[in-house]
Amino acid sequence: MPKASATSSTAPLPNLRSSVQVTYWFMYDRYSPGDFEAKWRERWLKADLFRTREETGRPKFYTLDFFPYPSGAGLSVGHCRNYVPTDVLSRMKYMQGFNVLHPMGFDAFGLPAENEAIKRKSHPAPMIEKYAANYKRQMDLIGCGFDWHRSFKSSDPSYYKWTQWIFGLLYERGLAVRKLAAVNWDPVDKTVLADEEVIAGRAERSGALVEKKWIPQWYFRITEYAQELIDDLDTIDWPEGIKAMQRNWIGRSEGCQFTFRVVGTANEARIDLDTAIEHGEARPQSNGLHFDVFTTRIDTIYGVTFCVLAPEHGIIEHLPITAEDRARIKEYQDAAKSLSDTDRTAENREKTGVFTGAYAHHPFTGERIPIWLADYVLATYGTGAIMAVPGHDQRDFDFATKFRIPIEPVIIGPGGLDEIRALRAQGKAFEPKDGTLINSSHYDGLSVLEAQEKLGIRLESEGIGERKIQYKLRDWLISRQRYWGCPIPVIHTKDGEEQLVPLSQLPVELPMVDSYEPAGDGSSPLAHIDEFVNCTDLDGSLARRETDTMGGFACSSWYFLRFCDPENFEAAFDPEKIKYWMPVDCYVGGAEHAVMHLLYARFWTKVLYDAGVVPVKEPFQTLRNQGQVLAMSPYRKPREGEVLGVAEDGILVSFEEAKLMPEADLTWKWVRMSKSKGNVVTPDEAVEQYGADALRMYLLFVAPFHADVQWSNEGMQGISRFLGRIFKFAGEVQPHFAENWQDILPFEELDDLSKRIRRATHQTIRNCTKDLENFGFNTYVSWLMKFMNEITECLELAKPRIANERHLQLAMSEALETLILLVAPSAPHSADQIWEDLGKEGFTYHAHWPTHDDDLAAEDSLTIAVQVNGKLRDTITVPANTPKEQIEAEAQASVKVKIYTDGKEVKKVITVPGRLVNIVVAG
RNA sequence: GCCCGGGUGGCGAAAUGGUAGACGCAGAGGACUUAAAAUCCUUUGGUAGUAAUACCGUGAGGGUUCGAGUCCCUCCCUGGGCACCA
Repeated sequence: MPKASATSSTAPLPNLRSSVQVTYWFMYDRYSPGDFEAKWRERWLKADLFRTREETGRPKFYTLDFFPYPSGAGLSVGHCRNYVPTDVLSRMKYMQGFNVLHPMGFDAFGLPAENEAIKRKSHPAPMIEKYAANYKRQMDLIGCGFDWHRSFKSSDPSYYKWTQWIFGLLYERGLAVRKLAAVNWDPVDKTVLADEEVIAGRAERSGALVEKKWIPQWYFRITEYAQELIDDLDTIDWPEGIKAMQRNWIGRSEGCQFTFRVVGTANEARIDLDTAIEHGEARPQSNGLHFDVFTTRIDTIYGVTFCVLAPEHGIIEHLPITAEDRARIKEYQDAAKSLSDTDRTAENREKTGVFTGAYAHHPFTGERIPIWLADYVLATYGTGAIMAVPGHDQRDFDFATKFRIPIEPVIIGPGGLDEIRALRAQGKAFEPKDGTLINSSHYDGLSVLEAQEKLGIRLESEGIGERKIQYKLRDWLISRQRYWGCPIPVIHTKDGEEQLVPLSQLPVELPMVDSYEPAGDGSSPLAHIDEFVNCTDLDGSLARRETDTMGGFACSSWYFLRFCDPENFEAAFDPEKIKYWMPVDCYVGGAEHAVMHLLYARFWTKVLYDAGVVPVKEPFQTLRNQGQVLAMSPYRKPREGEVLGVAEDGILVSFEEAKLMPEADLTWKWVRMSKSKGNVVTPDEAVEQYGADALRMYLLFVAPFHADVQWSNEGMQGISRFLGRIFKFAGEVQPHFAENWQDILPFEELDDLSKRIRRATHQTIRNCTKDLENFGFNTYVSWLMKFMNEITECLELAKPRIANERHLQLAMSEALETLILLVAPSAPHSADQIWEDLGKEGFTYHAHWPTHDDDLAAEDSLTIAVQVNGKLRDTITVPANTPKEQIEAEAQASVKVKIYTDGKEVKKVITVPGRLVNIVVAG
């Protein structure tokens, strides 16, 4: 760390009014943040600078960062790319006169902490405590102004008491229910695994083949809110990409659901329904078995040549089929059972399936349609059964091709049947969004849309089915068979009834234990702990406590509400405080939470709104996503016998392993920083070398906010140099600094240089403010740099006269003070240091954000581009208020322009005010 | 396969349909210094030219326009997300 030649803390205060000295008392010979940054952080802490204020007369501004999970690897520069911009924005908003709420807490529950605790045989709570404390230290180190009075961890009983209360609220509204679900089961460890712990169908730890096990699980019925969750996206200011992802995730589709009746055995006679109806006959009876299908393409119903049931479909065991068929089916079902969802849904996988031996009755043609089983149809989506139209659906096409099932085209496009044949030769189905129906009885010739309309009506009028809206969205599985989570506040009475634990008995606290060994039957480690499990029900009878805990997404679905009133022991929050602070004005985090967290938080807010507990339907008015910070990680080629996962082309190795391997065997890839990748760069080192302010500004400047960054420390040097120049500039202006420049600067009497200084000042205020408000952090920094370049040049020009010329002193004082305040949000330590060195009282945080004057910012001359036929040929400079006609005349008079226009007919002249003149000539 | 982003100098990038490359990094040359560091100044898209200047240039190809990095169509490459979702 370079040493400063002098520092303000040791130098005596000069007499500001009389000092015109050659050596500047607070000028460093190089930028030396180590000498003052820590001092300012202590002062901010002592002054309780960032405590949230709720003063009347100031509008509110609520800035929020995604709730971080405190990892043992520490805060990475990737996190900083989230927190620094929001800190900058919060600081500016405060200076602009807002009451700012900018809190920080920790999403402490979760799998990594529990697994680490098991490995180390120590409780996760103190471990998380330590990690969170380190995060806080690092956030303080980079100068983030969080209000730590409002901080909490989701694992604090005082917090999760209310998470449990909200669970109860959902339960009472019928939105928390228990139903059977398949979980990943490790038969060796006898434990339930998270998806993340299953690698290519095997348990990450034990290596055992993962099985499916059906156990009762708690769900939140988010599907009840599917439509609202789509509709209200229109009311919020989020990136369109994120909105689109949510819409797709919820996946509304309009279509028809209708019934296929199962028609006995292969010998049963064909019945033509169309004929039957024409003769006024009732629909023929079947054996009473039926199943429903959903389709968005009812227009293709005449192209149905088979049906497919998911292997788990409930009707299968009742099908009227032979024992032989049943044996084949059983075999296929078993095979499907052993497959993980990943395997079953793998790309380009060859279709598998088995014919059941049973047939369904086509509701319109009366034809017998063979019923197949195939695992590409999932029991969990829709009705678990489909009508297959191999002519117009690629998956059905692949299946039909493999099993030699007829493929019938029922829609043609402009290319007619030839187009379809050509595609078929390439193994492709014709999947048109629009077209004309053929082979479809009296619907032939209709367009897709017309047919959908008519066929939908027909289904309904004949009582076969209905038009229906279907969503892809599934209910939210909340149960975890894990220790380190928020306990679900339910007890099971000896009669098998569920009872909600009343508020008076909340929180249901996690017991402190030493062992988290799995229970062996798929239930949580909590099931081992008698004093937790044994309890009494509301009548005082012996009962058993629910031992599942909630997944972490529950805890992060309402923390933004708690921040509004974190110390409330009587309630989750005071509605008045929520009314004041909500919604969050600016929510910032990575795009990786586009769907899950952001959808769940919206869902809880809507439920709380419907319960009359919060006054907003949407929690986050504005959302912005910062780009990822990438770092290098080493990958090696797979060894013999090793299988790579889908879309992987190498195997991650640790940095230690990589050192021992020849470079040729390694591939270095830019990947997201994470503990598991071992490539986390913490801010500590950068702060040590360049200081917190330089790191902050570099993070803002390095790339546009939303863009990914490949991390390197190069470039921080440039920011460090820039901050040094500000100090130097301030040191040179300081002897001429006029505290009262605002009152007495005579605008009209300015000379050209003073005008130039003031113009640059006011343009910079305008540009910086606008860019900060629009998340243009990188251009905000470049405006500051440009301003610095301009006023440094002005200062050089002013040097011979500034000691004697008042207007120059005043203009330069305004420029300096403005510079400090504009820099303050991003480089607060440096700004406060210079502020103090100038003899100013207090902190820049308490100063007012500068506002600009349009008249002062206006240029008095303009550079106009002159084009001939759209090609730049000259530029001319004219006074700002030159009339259009005169600009055009001057443009045409230009010698350079005449070369291209002489002797040619001017067809028209296009003038863009303040920008350019384009002369269009013939030939 | 589907969905959402990106492709601009050696590098990070800027640019309400209006002078492409602002601002910075890195490089080159210079000043200061015994020297180095630091700092400051000059310079840097490509090609041709001593120069003025000309031509070419924003992944490729078309289109709209007086004018396209920006809008439209087709394609290529690339990052991220996903539940083969009917």
